[in-house]
Amino acid sequence: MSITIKDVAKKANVSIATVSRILNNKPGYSKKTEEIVLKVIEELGYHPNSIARGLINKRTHTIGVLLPKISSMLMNEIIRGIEDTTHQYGSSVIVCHTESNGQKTMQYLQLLHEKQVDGIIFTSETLKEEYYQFVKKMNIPMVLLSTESYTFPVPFVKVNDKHAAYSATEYLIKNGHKTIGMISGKKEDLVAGQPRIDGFLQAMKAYELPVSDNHVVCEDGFSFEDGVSGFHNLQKQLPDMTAIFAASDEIALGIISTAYQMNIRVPEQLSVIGYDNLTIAEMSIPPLTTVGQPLYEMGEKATEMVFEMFEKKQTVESRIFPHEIVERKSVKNVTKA
Amino acid sequence: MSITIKDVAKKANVSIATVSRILNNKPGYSKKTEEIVLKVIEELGYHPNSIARGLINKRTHTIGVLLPKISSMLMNEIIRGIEDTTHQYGSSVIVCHTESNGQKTMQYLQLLHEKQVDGIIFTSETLKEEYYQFVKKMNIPMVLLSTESYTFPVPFVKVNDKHAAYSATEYLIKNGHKTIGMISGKKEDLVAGQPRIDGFLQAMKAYELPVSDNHVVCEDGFSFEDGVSGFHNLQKQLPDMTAIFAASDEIALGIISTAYQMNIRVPEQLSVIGYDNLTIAEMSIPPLTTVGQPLYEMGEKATEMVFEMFEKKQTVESRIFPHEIVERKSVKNVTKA
DNA sequence: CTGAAAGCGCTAACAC
DNA sequence: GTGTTAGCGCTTTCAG
Repeated sequence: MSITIKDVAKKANVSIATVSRILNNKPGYSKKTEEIVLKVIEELGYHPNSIARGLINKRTHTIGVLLPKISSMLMNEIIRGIEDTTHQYGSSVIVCHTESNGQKTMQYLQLLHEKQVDGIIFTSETLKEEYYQFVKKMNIPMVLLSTESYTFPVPFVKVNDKHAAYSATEYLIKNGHKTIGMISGKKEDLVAGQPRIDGFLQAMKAYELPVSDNHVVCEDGFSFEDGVSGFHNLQKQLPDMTAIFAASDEIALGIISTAYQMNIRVPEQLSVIGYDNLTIAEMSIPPLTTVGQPLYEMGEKATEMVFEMFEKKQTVESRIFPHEIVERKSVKNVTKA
Repeated sequence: MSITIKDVAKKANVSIATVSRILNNKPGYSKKTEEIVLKVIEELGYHPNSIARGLINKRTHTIGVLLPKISSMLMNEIIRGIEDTTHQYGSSVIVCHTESNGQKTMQYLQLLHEKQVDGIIFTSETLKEEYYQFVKKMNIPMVLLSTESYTFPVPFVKVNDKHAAYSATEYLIKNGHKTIGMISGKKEDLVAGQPRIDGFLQAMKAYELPVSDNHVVCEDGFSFEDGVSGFHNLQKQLPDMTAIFAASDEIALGIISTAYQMNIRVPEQLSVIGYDNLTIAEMSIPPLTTVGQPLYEMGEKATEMVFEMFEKKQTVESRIFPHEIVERKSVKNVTKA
């Protein structure tokens, strides 16, 4: 069928071992034979078969990335960071979007095992016991990205969500707001749910501002629609608020869009701060002030960690990345000068 | 190291051939041995090694997808369609984003060859001769997605861009607009550039509306920023226009955002129609009327085509998908009743 | 029904 | 420096 190392060996009048050596830069051949072989390779258009290689080396130069919903715009930057870096390591990535479905996730894990991937990046979702045990048996490195596990010893890279939420709230407070509401996504979300609420609450208390259950409303998720319904709910509970902290940019856009329809002007009458710093944050009207995470870099680092663990056969430390407040136009300063 | 078919065979007191047969449902074993073997597999937690399989079968159950920029939100839906479908076929996808860089693309092609992928989906970019020749030598199926080639016989799936642009323009015209401008992306883009301009021009002529060079401005790309600068340019050339056809949703958002800053109200004073129907189209203010493509389905179909070609060892026909006008709120009807 | 053995394309001892 | 050979984990003849 396809042309193999044997064909090259034959045509170059050397053994396949020699060809292999030249291909892999292992010592044991003369400059002259190298030239000949290289020429033959060129002529024949030979390309090594990495499947055969993988079988021997126990290394496939492939990693698997599990994502909940690829549609979430958040994932774009993360994947880019992962893919670029993986490519620099001479490897490639198999993407698996699990839709946050346990069964599907296990299927993918199975697949990745059979494909003998060198490592796994597990993204933005809770690491269930079942998953952990499976990967542990696979005996390959795994790192958590934009999520973390409190029960299993798996290194992660993420931002400190509670801290970031604190900063966002504090930003609102420092801009003079006193009655501040929050629209959260799914409360049960161990990473993006409660921690962000806690950060919000803590900031309010630190600045001795009133908070009650009425100040935060939890929706089903972090989408535009959740922002729409969340805003309606929050308005009933906290009609005199002047600012809202949204647990995601999509929620923030839902708020802005709904406010617009209700003739509430942002930021003149209502300030909004988001979370994520998606591309759309700068395309909204007004451009959205939000909490930014270095997503690309985080993807990059997670990838590096996987490869490092693969090489060293041991775990590495987790990384907490810094967040930042990206100031745009959706928050008004209301301090009385 | 890991547990292999041999271990299973030994523990079950059968030959590896028998285990293999059971694993692959090939005739030649009794119900009884099957039971035993299955039980041993369970106990040992055995998983077949698809690398070894691929070496023999010349089939890796992996396809490669080449994308220009994964960041473009357009890609999300497409990838989802591809990945979901690929998974249903029991295969997985390796994503490669080429950044539209020829050298990088060749590198990836090389990689995909070495990894012995079963097929390739080439997305949203011009298929250069070099690429075509390489894949031809690889002798695996390839299909073009959201692009097409006029010079090489590669099946494609896309929308008719010229036709879609015609529809969009016609929609504006039927809503009573007469002075209509267009902001195009890179004119040289063989797929999303000139064809859309042609569609625009043709519609204007069909309805006997005036058009000149002043009516269309070409930017460097299809981004938000291109929309911003494009709008400024177009305004100078065609100050009395009442509607704009934008060659992408991002361009449309750039227009809307700039118009907002200039106190031009959309759609009251200026109507805008986009192209792509991205998620953000419904999150903008006002929600964007745009040309929709069934991206998910297109990804799905392209994938099916690759597998069909792989099975049948022959090419398949191309598919033109229907587009639609997604009516939202950014176009105003200005017909005098 | 079942096993022995060859071999997929390549690497890694081990000889010469 | 270079060739020979034994596998990597699996499928697939071919005997029995």
